[in-house]
Amino acid sequence: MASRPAYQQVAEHLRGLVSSGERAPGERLAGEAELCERYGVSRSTVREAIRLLEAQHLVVTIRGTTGGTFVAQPETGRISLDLGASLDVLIAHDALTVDQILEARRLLEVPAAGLAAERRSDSQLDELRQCVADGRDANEQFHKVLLAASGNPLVEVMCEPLFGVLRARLHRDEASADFWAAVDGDHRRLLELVEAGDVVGTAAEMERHLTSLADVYRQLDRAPAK
Amino acid sequence: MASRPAYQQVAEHLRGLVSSGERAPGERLAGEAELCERYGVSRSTVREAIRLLEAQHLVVTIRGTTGGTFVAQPETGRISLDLGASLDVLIAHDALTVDQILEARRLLEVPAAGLAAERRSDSQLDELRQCVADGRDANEQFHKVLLAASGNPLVEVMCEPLFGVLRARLHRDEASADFWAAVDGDHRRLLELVEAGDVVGTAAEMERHLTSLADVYRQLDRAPAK
DNA sequence: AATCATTTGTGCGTATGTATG
DNA sequence: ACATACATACGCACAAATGAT
Repeated sequence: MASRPAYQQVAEHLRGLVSSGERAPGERLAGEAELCERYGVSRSTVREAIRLLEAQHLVVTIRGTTGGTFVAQPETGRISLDLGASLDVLIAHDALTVDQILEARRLLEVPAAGLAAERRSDSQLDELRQCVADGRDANEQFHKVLLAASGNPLVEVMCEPLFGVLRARLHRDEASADFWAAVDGDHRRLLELVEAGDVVGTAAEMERHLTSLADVYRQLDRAPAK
Repeated sequence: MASRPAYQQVAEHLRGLVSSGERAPGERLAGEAELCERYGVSRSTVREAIRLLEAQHLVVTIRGTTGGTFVAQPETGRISLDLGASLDVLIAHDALTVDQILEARRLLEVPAAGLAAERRSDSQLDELRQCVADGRDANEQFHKVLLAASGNPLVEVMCEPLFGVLRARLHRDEASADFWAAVDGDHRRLLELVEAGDVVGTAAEMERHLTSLADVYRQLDRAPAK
């Protein structure tokens, strides 16, 4: 019999309690000592099981007299970070190219921009105007606000790691002043289209914008394809 | 002084070695004993650090004389499973709706179908024909093959968890025979368009297909919106 | 076939951090 | 300010598994 280690079995059981929602976010799990008795294992085993859940951001542990292990609040930002870390590994092993990342970004962001044109709130419109006013340093933020305005958190969760990977991989500082002027112009046009609620026009303009970005990004790639 | 626990610091350092590719997949890390000396901590600390990486599928540990901790092979399927688990948590806490999942699927799969029409290999075409011939049980497989034919692994990685969530959440058995006949017809039409290499037509047909699917899926939702 | 060396798995004791009286 | 209670963090010893000799 090749049964899995006890710490994995304990983790599996605890994972069920947390991910099913049976234990609400913020709720405290039993202390390590009590979990030892409940599962009939030592504290080492219980602790290693908790570490497995901690790595998946299902629980957080705090030490001290009011401490313990608590069910983590589900946050989309953490999911993006995890996904980004996974993509980093794929990139490091050349299982993923910059072109494929840029393409996936285009697939998601073009229709998302269209949705944003019809769903954006007034405050989101203000945020977009602020990003355009702030210029270069807020260009990524412009795209993030537009994604948020799409009203679909999944799109945000899936795009954010793509931004992260591109940010880490590209030498954006080496881009020319002309490039940044073009980006600024594109963003201003996008803003006007979103203000007008032009769904088709916004998507088309985003398509153009990302296509021209991709051309430059390919040249800024730290490890260009041969 | 509010420094993080030692096991997190050790894990952070080891994570850098693995996710940067400095340690190749399949390579063995130093044994627990050696890691203790290197970081000046006890085995408990080292082991808990390893558990953090194990939960993120960065390493696998094997016991015995030839055992040890090895850098895991990067696999896209694993990333999809992790992402799916994260989405399950969001769904369990009503931070995500079925409509939003269906929308995200449409955003990704419509343009991906267009790409597949121009990039599919002959063997992928055969797989699609086989799926259509197999009928109802292969309908999800049809979509997966089409995504693979898009040539972008990111699109596959991001769509697969959506399928998983929908599969778990919907009562597909309750769908009518008419529904399945319509799905079959849609797939046959998609196959013809892909065979013809009609990029725009394939995307448009996929748009129609997913839109009609969404209407039925909303009614099959286990927990309908109020 | 049996013994052994090496590795991870498990149990338990102690140290340290944290809030409270 | 200090003592104290209780939580997790850490360290060490032994058991079990696995492949080699």
